[in-house]
Amino acid sequence: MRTISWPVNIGTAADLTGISAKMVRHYESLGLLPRVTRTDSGYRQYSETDVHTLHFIKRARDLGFSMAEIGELVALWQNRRRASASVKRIAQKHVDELAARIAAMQAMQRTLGHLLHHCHGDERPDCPILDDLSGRSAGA
Amino acid sequence: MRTISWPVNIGTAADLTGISAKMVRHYESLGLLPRVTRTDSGYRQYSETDVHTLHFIKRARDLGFSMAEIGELVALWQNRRRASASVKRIAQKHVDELAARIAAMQAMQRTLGHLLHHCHGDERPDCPILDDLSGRSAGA
DNA sequence: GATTGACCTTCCCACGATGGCAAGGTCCAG
DNA sequence: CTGGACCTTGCCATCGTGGGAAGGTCAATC
Repeated sequence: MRTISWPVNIGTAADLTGISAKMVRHYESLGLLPRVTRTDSGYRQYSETDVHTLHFIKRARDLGFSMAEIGELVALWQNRRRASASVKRIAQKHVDELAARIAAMQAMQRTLGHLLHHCHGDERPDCPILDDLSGRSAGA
Repeated sequence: MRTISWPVNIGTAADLTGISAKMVRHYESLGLLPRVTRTDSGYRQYSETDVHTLHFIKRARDLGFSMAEIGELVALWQNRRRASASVKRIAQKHVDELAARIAAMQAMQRTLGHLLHHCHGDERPDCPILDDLSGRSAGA
């Protein structure tokens, strides 16, 4: 727990948030970070508030939100007049998309599970997996 | 059930397989299709065998295999000396990756589900979703 | 004061799978 | 012979991330 002298350079901001410096710059170019002050020589300077915003972005990425969604979420976060309904709508849409993608992947998983179960997995060439892909009996 | 005169142009092959012509060319550039004969004027000509291979690729894509994996699967499919163990290994690895991705997405889904449950979703600004992203109490 | 190494800057390229568009050639039916 | 549908190649975009080059800055050590 060492004291940090603010503001910090991009490398420190990256280390503090677990985001690569590369991505920090990228997020800035996308407009997710409100402002970035610079030193005379052009180095970016991150305040505690900036690092807090980066933490917010990191957490939202970890929850699977897209960059566009995170842009909206950051804007709402910083808007004291926001309606929680706006936030909820974004999150609900994301959860719905997650559910759809999970369902699609589970369907693949089920089919592949059946096929794997029936494949000997030995030295012989016979293979129900290839048979399925080849078109004989579209798998369960 | 109309009779088709073989070989066919890329558009017909695309229609027959549900793959876009663009992707058919792309798969060829990746080496997934063994050979492609051409007319004197340069048009690609697809035999029934070629279309069968495209069907195989389509089915494998639908099951979520990567292009690289599909390349291996096609090669095994066309190799009568293959060991089914080779096929099974590829499929098992893919299922494992699917399982990992599904688990990760389900974790997001659970966290977001909790947060959504606690968000009023009305005109007021208070929002446990933003609170979580903001760093207060890392979500369940 | 100078050198050195760690850090910063911008810019371009790559992935994986797909789509779009543009400029040009081909083929067939009317 | 003309028009429209088809084909060709090539480049650019997506989305989020990483790699690397070429160059500028800073602080510490000699």
